[in-house]
Order: sequence, then structure tokens, then C-alpha cells
Amino acid sequence: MGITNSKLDTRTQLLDAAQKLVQLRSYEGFNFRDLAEAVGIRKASIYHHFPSKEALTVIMLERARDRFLAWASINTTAIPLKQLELYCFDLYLKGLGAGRQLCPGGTLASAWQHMPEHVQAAARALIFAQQEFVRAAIERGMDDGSIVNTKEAAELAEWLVASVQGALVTSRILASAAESGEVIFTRLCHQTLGVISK
Amino acid sequence: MGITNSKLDTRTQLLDAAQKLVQLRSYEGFNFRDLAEAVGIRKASIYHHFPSKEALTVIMLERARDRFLAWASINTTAIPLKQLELYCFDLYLKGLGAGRQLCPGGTLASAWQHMPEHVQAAARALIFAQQEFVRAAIERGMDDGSIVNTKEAAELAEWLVASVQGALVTSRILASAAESGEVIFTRLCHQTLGVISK
DNA sequence: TCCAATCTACCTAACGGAAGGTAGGCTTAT
DNA sequence: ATAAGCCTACCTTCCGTTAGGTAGATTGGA
Repeated sequence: MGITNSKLDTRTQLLDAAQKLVQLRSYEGFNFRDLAEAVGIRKASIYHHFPSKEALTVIMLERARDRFLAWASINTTAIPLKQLELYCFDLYLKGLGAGRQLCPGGTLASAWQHMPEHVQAAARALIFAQQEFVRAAIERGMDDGSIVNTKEAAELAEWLVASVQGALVTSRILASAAESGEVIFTRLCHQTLGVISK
Repeated sequence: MGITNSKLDTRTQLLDAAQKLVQLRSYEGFNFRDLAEAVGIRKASIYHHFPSKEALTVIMLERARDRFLAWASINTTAIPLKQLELYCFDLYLKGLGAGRQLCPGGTLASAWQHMPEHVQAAARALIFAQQEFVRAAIERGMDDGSIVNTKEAAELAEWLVASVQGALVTSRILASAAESGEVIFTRLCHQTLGVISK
């Protein structure tokens, strides 16, 4: 609980590496051997920082949500459409799409039945935060007239977040097809935003 | 290879059960013990029908693609918009969304790195078949004037398939939220179609 | 000031269970 | 009698986790 600041906190390194591995291989696909190797310590030493794989994952997901909320709070002053564009591109294309990484919450859906309850809750909170951010942005856009749509903001938000999650999935699967996943992803986001704002 | 027809083919039962398990828990989340139990035989007996987990999964995915193509060929005479509606509802809402099952191809994206090459190829073929069906339907709709959109049919198809995959993901994660996943899913599909046809 | 107790951050070694897969034998219908 | 279909028993590997120990830094009392 004291002030522990190595040049780069091992605990933070573990969370960083764990998040990357989860985004690349999901919960059951990442293991402590690879995680330890990524950080440069032994497998058993992870237990000095976290009591279990489940706890580590929960903390990592909560941190991801906190980071998203922090990111979102910085952009509250931007124009609504710009906010949505930033959400799609800044966060997903640049941050995730680059390494074909999925959303650390969304990727857990595939083995949802096997996820511990607390992991489910943390993943749900992360996705929900995104929906809320998008909903608020769309609502503000509707208020100032920059977004015109007969649907409710909440429904459009559910739809946009789902599209983004799905775009990551299909872009990964169709990667070695004719065109690169990034190109597909860019177009999908553009279209999504274009249609919403239309 | 001969004509083997028990009252209900064990091999077919295995493929059915495997598909259901993959849709519920993905590749690494389903195992031969549960699969054997579901069919009512012993674990080792599975190897009488399939040489490996990988081979079983590939055959299951190829069968899923064949079934989709058969389903698609039946509906080629329908009105384009009706085709797309059938794709979203008939296939995904009724067939998958009911038990919160993901697409047997899409669910493999989460641990894509760990998927054997042939599994990747089979999953890709399944998703690609869906994109092709949707693209053809949108194209026909554009030809007969029932769908009006400045985007190209191929881009819209990529976008719709991604949205459907993503809707399955988010509806599973947000299941225990206020409203049921099915309701969310229904609305998402309606919107998607509505916006496209607009 | 010095020593002893304690804490931090790791380590080696091993366990127990679960997983995919193999070897070889029994049974039943043709 | 032959082989398809299924069985028991076992193997190996991998994984999360635990036990127990070590070196070095920190802290507190005489």
C-alpha cells in the first residue's frame, strides 16, 4: 500500500502485458507463463502482485474502464460528431485495430459461460461505459442539430458500439483476404458515422 | 465413407453438439469430455469418427458454410430486403440469439492467433459466404430500386455482417442489464436494415 | 549507532487437475 | 470372420496455484 515506484512498476507492467495478451488471445488463451516472460519475472512471482488470474483480469478491466472514462472526460468539450469520430478512430482503429487487438471487454464474450462472475461484471462495465459515452455524444449532437435521426440516442449508441466490436471481429478474420483489415475498419467507421449523422 | 444411417448418426450428433459448444464457449473453451457426454459416448470414441479436435472443428465449420449456402440458395427468389431481413432474423436472432450463441465462425476471432491454419480458413470461408450473400442481396436491391444508397454494395455488406457479429457480442455481455439481449438485437437489426434501405 | 525484526520482491520446485491424444481389447451386425 | 463402433486404461503436456526459501532494503528500539 506504500508508495512503490520502480522505474517502471512491475505491477503496472503485468497489467499492461495482461491486457495486451487478453486483447490478442482472450481469457482462456493467455497464460501466466507467457505473461511472466513478457515482463521478465518468473511465473510464481505474479502471485506476489495478484492473488489469482481472475483478480488480475478484473483489475485490468477496471483499469481499462477508468482509462476510458478519463479519455472520455477530456473530450467532453469537443463537437459531438468529433467525439464519435475520436471514439471510433482514436481508440479503436489506432489503439486496437493496429495490432488486430480486440476490445479487452468484448473479446471475453466468446467464452462468456466460463468467465468468473466478477470478470463478467468488469467487462460489462467497460462496454457499458462506452455505450454511455456514445449515447451522450449522440444526444448532444441531436440537441445542437448536428445529428438528425428519428431513432433514440440510446438505440443508436447500442448499434454503433456493436458495429465497432463486430468490425474488429470481422477485420481480424478476413485479414488475409484481398484488402487489409485496417482499410475495412476505416470504411466501416466512416460509414457508420456517416449514416448516423446523415 | 459408406452409407451409415443409424436412427441419428453419431457422427452428425457429434458435429451438432460440437457446433453448439463452440458457439457457446469458442474453440479453447469446449473439450472432448463435454462433447462425449453430450452425445452419450466415451471421450476416446470420438477419435473413431474424427482424427483430432482440429479436424472435427474444420468439418463442423465447413458444414456450417454448406448449410448457409443451402439456406441462401432457397431464398434467392425473395425480395432483396426480405432476404436481408431473413439473414438477420431467421438466422441470427432465432437460430443464434435465442440461446445467446455466437456465430461459429465469428466466435473464433477472440483467440485467432491460437487457431490452427485450417480452422482459420474454414471460419474465414463461413464469414465470407455471409458477406457475399448480403452483398448480392443489396446489389439486387439497388438494381430494382428498393435500396437507395450512395455506398457500394460490398462496403455495406461488410458493415452489416460486422454489425450482426457485434450485436451478438454486446447482447451477450449486456445480457443481465435492464433489457433482454433479444430486444436489443431485434432493434439493432431493424435499425441496420432501416438505415440501409432508407 | 548498531543490530534485530520485518517487509518487499523475487526465486526454485512441485502439485493436482484437466486437456488432447493413443493403444489395444470387447461387442455386435453383416 | 470381418470390421465398424465403442470401450477401458493410460500417456504427456500444460496450466493455475502453492510451499517454502533468499537477498536486499527499511524500520525501530536500546
